[in-house]
Amino acid sequence: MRKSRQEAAETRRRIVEVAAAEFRKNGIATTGLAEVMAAAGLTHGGFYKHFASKEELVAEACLQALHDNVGRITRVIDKKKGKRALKAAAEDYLSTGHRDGVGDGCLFAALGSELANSGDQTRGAATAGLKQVLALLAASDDSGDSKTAEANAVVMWSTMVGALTLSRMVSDPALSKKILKEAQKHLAAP
Amino acid sequence: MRKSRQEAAETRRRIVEVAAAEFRKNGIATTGLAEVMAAAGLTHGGFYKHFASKEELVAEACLQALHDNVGRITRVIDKKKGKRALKAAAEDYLSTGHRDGVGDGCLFAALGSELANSGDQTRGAATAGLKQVLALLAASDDSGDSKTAEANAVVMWSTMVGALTLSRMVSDPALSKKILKEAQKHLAAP
DNA sequence: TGTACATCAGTGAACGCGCGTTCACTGATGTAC
DNA sequence: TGTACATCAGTGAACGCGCGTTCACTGATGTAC
Repeated sequence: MRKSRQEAAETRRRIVEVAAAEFRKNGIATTGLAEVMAAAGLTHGGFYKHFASKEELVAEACLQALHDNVGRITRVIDKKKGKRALKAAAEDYLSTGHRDGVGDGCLFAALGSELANSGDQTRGAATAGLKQVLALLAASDDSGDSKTAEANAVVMWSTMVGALTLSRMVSDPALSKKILKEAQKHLAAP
Repeated sequence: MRKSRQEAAETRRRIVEVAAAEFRKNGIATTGLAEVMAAAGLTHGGFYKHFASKEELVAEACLQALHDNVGRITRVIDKKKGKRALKAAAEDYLSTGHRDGVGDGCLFAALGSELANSGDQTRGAATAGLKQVLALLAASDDSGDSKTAEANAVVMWSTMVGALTLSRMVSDPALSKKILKEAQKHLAAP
């Protein structure tokens, strides 16, 4: 039954990847380890050959999600320059595709309230990830000095996270779409 | 052991009130019924004399929380007029007091991600509550026509919910405060 | 108004269930000679 | 290079525990006469 070291490492990587998606889709507390392991094509018993506890997996999965989030923003931003890059980032973030793709979407919007009650390691990872995102957005803002660029980034990101969270919460499809659209319009304006 | 109808109604009301606070503080999935009942000064066995299921309590507790949220905003707004009322609402919402008082604070910020995965009744209540809040904010916006007032309300509320959520998630106190302050400044500007 | 009976809010023990975690076991992989 | 042994990734059963829910019971309240 033993797998080679390379296979084991690949298994571990797959568990983290699958967990990052499942946690975002269903919430951390409501996602069982057996569910994660099954989604990775394994039985639950082997979990502790890779992780010391569920909490350790949570922290790693969040780190992974944040890494992917930063990657996505970077990719979108790098295609344009200055304000147009920020507009593109907002349009991608506030798309219906992102709203409906929680599993590989923004960690903050998917687990915002749950992260606030998480352990130190997870919250630390979230904080570091947020700083990265803010730095990315501020770097693309060439309209003023770096202090105001930072301030603008904080406000812009708050608006984006809030709008996406609300658009997912609401059961009225028209209102959901309106939230995304109005936030998009607002962030596209000077 | 039997209590009078009046006492029983009061007990039920207290359970909903306590649940509304506990759910916001600890999350819905992570809060047990025994915990809620104990906080209401009761044993868990009597729960089903008042509610058919946990889900029913969740829906009622959210309704209660939303009612209180709308009340708080109304109270703050009614002291001022127009843009100054909106500024006051944002200042109250984005205060450190609100950030640290999750238990009787905004339901959307406290349970945003969990509400998105909740049952129809709860999501319906959240949607109705959101519409009330947006109507309140739009009614205080006398700077343009009602269409743009509505649009402004959506964006303003998204920024507020996002900023509060992020400020609670972050483990760096300076960043947490900065998020609130920058969002406040932004919403106070024309 | 007083009495007899039905009701039912609240208690505390118990239920089945799924959770995170542990463990004995398997057998292919890695290591030592 | 080949052989013997140690390692350990993955399995599947089992653990204790807390959860939502049910239930028999109590005794004060409500109702009917």
